[in-house]
Amino acid sequence: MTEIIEIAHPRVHACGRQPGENYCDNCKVRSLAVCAALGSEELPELDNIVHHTRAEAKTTFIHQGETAESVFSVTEGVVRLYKLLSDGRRQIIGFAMPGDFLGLALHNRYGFSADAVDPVGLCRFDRRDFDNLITAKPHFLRRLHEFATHELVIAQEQMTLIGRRSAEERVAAFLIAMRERWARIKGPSVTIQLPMQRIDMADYLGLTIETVSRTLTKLARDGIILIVPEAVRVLDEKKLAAIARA
Amino acid sequence: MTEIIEIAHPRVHACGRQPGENYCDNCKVRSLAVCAALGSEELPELDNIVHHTRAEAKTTFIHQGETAESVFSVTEGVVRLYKLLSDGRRQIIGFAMPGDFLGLALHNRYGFSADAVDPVGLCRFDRRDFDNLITAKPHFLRRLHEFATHELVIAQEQMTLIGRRSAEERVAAFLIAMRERWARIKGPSVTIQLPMQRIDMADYLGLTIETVSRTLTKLARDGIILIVPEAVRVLDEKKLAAIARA
DNA sequence: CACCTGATTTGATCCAGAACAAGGACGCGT
DNA sequence: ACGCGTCCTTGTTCTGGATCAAATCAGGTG
Repeated sequence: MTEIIEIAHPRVHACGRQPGENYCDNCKVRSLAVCAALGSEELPELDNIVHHTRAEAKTTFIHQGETAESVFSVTEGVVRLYKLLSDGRRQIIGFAMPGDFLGLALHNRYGFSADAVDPVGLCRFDRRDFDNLITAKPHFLRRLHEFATHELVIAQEQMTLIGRRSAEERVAAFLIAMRERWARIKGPSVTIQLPMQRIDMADYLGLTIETVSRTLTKLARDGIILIVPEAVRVLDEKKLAAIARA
Repeated sequence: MTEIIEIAHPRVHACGRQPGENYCDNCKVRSLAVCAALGSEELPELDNIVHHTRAEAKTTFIHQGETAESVFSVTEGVVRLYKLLSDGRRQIIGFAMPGDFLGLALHNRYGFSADAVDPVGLCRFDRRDFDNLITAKPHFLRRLHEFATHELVIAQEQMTLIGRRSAEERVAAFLIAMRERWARIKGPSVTIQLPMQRIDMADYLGLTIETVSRTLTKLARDGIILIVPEAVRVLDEKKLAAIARA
């Protein structure tokens, strides 16, 4: 059922270094996200229980309702998290990008599904191991709690976006949010990468694919953005921010 | 600016007992919520830093954007939490009821406002004290983290409700959710107390007051509920659940 | 009681965005 | 190059819920 490809955790890294030492370039890239999220002091402990894995584009690696056996951290690529209604309606509850955790809720079952938008690199932790680590290292729990409450703040903002704002406001706010997220990962840029499809944006923003498309076209027509494949270029930062502003 | 009435924390309870001993009826009622949320073992520590307060109906005791100096726990009554847009549009992000915490996010500023729907009893904790307690008692942090992730799950469900479901589904789901919450607090009942106004339900569900009113009327016309002042009575549990079901 | 004020319901119209429909545009395999 | 499938855009129509407008109702209060 699971389409993810497990990569045996290298007890000794390809570069010859032991876990806990400075990482080789390849491993550093993979662990960067976790590192950034947790602070380097936890890395050695994490290193003992992490399993590096990948998920190819479009594969589902968390299934809503299934027993939550793993906690994930994204190191590369973009993941969409979503809830499905029985009749097929879908709500994307978030996009996870490098540095983000999935499955933080210490519940028995996953409350959402997750799949890879593009090829994704993941750190997988066994639930049990993760739980032990949390219990042993309160500092770690604290970080996790901060992360969870931040997620909560985001979720509350998204509620406001979906519940009370127009299609144009939603799209503009989404673009700006994506821009800021990429900026934290790879530095500022006027080009906003949008690896997900229109339908994903629609299901995230509580709109239809047609409305998303039309709204982007309108923003482009107004000279605010330029639509390019897999991305948009911001032409008029001020105007875009003005539309998105609460 | 703050309209809440601070009640000096009784070093010796009215009944003559010391803090940490079993509580007198009055105090027990007040502390019940915290107790239920955290487990009785933390009570003694909490007791040293808690300030019992009240907020009269309609008063605001958390202001979005202000420095977060307190953490609250509701012991009595209902609180609405909301975000305001600059043009006055409002999204209610949740209702807090006895046993619920407010201001968990360990952020500098409140991300929402909160006011009392009806007369509310609160336990207020100084941010600094609360923080110290968390640091000293990992078990306590763990409880809090569980609470926060549960909130996150609720928020994600609410996103789905607002983003992808019809007015009738939203109202039905709201009624069932309120029923379950009251059931945990005061036991099961076919009467669902709704102390908040129609406009609060509307702002919670991403609808207008008229749509909420019409939808309730329709449910009543269909013999599913009976509308009574400040509440609704459930007449056809099956049908209501069928509408609310995802 | 008569009056006022705020909440709720009900009615009539409107409109943003959904739904339906039809082309493009692009990539991929043959 | 051609056909095919997927995604995206654009055009048209439709509708659920918003908006505008009045009643109705429920508490106060003098």
